[in-house]
Amino acid sequence: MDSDAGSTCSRSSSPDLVVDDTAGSFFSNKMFQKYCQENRDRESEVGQSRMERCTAGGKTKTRSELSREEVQDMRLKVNSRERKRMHDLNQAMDGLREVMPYAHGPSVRKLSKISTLLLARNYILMLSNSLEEMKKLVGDVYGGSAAIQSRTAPHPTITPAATAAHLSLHPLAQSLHSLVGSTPSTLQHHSSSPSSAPAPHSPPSASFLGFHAPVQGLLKDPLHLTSSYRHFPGMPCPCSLCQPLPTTTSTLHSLSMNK
DNA sequence: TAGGCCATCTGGTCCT
DNA sequence: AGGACCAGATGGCCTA
Repeated sequence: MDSDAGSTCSRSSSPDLVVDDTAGSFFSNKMFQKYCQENRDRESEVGQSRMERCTAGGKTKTRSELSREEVQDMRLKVNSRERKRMHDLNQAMDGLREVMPYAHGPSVRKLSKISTLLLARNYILMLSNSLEEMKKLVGDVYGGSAAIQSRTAPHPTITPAATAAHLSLHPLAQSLHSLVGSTPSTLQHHSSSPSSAPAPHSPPSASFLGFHAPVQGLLKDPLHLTSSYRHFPGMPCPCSLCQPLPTTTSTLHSLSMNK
């Protein structure tokens, strides 16, 4: 069962599991049934081999002293908590997916967890890079213009027209202009014909996520690669066609997610 | 059918 | 003591 089961998830796992978190119990779980069966089978030996102390019903007992019902009840509580914890984690993951520059929709398979994390990392690095470039650009525009005007006029003034003219000369400004000046519909670039659109269930290639994996079919067809990305007005596009990834992000293969 | 991805269970460890 | 966190195991679903 996914955190968004029944709504956006393209797949439903554990269909035989009905969770009732409020009651802290679940029913019809095959694994649980199996567990119960096994638990019954080796009830006696479990009590002998495991003498860990635990509590049930507010009274401290060794596990061997717990009744089968108490052990099951305890196990159910722990399982329920763990399930809730994982659901919360998945909710957070969904929240992250929502803000990622990636196509959303019922017909689009959602990013896997690992892809979401890698894409998020890439995206953050790219935004940081863009911010730095933007700062440089602003510095160039105002600093440069001020220097020029200070030589020609006692009271330098920067007109919008002059700024625009200066901006138009800057290579980065051109790409920025194309981004800011675009509408969401036009930003949905590469929204090519259905024939060139990717399969609705195609996840992003590992290459886009920063892996140095062998180039597969997706990379052979740029349209195929980029058409599934949502482009936001005023935001740099992370897709490989619009903007190459920062050099620091091109080595994601070395990314380690150590604790 | 193999492999990827996922949910769930479970026991261990750490923290409050 | 109880809960959170973690990682390993397991089994189901889906796709190439």
